[in-house]
Amino acid sequence: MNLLKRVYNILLKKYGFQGWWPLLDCNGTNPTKTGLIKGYHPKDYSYPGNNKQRFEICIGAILTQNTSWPQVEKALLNIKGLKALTPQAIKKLSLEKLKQAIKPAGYFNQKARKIKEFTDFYLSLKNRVPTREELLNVWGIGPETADSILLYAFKVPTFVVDAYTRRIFSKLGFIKKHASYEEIKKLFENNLEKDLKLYQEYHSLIVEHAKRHYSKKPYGKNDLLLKVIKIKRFK
DNA sequence: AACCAGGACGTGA
DNA sequence: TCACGTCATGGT
Repeated sequence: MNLLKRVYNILLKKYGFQGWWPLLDCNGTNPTKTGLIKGYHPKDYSYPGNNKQRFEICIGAILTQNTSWPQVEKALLNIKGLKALTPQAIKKLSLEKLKQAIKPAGYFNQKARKIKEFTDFYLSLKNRVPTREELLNVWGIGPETADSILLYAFKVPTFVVDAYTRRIFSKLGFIKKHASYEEIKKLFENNLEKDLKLYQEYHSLIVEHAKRHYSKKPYGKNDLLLKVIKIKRFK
């Protein structure tokens, strides 16, 4: 079995199924950190169950850029409080109201614009699945956000790479420290079977693992992966 | 009381 | 291409 799959199995055994993407309203069993909602729904891959949830994931993906999830949750709840968590409602909502609502998530000037521009794009799709290229052409949607939207909102098996992924796997020696996003993405996609659930779980497990061992320096402290798996090639 | 959070964009080498 | 500054609120 290849190394990436071994890492996945180790993380899965350690942390269990993660139940991403967290949703405000679902039949999940695991609460989020704020405790306000049951956001996670382990082993239930039926989400999003409707267009409203699909859109919620997209907006969450934008809001969580360089921002912790509890803050995003507050912003989402604010938007929901305005009954504006739909593309049609976001369109009608004034820019100022939107900025006000998403303030807890930070970068509110930029993110309000991003949400507005994405919403126009989303409506233009008319229920079609967007391509990665199309998403990347939307202002404010970079590679990670595009892949998150595809993987979790549209169920397209495309691997999501984030800062944690780079940290963990460069430490393990799988990639160079400054490997590009696309380079890292290809490493995973070329060495794993193209499977939606696998991609969804893997990314969320990476985040869970990194929060515990790669958020504060020195990175990798007490990381069991470093003891079990090690490649000398780079580093 | 720094440091960081599930990044992306604009700019200038 | 690529490194670097900027954006902003709130945890820990």
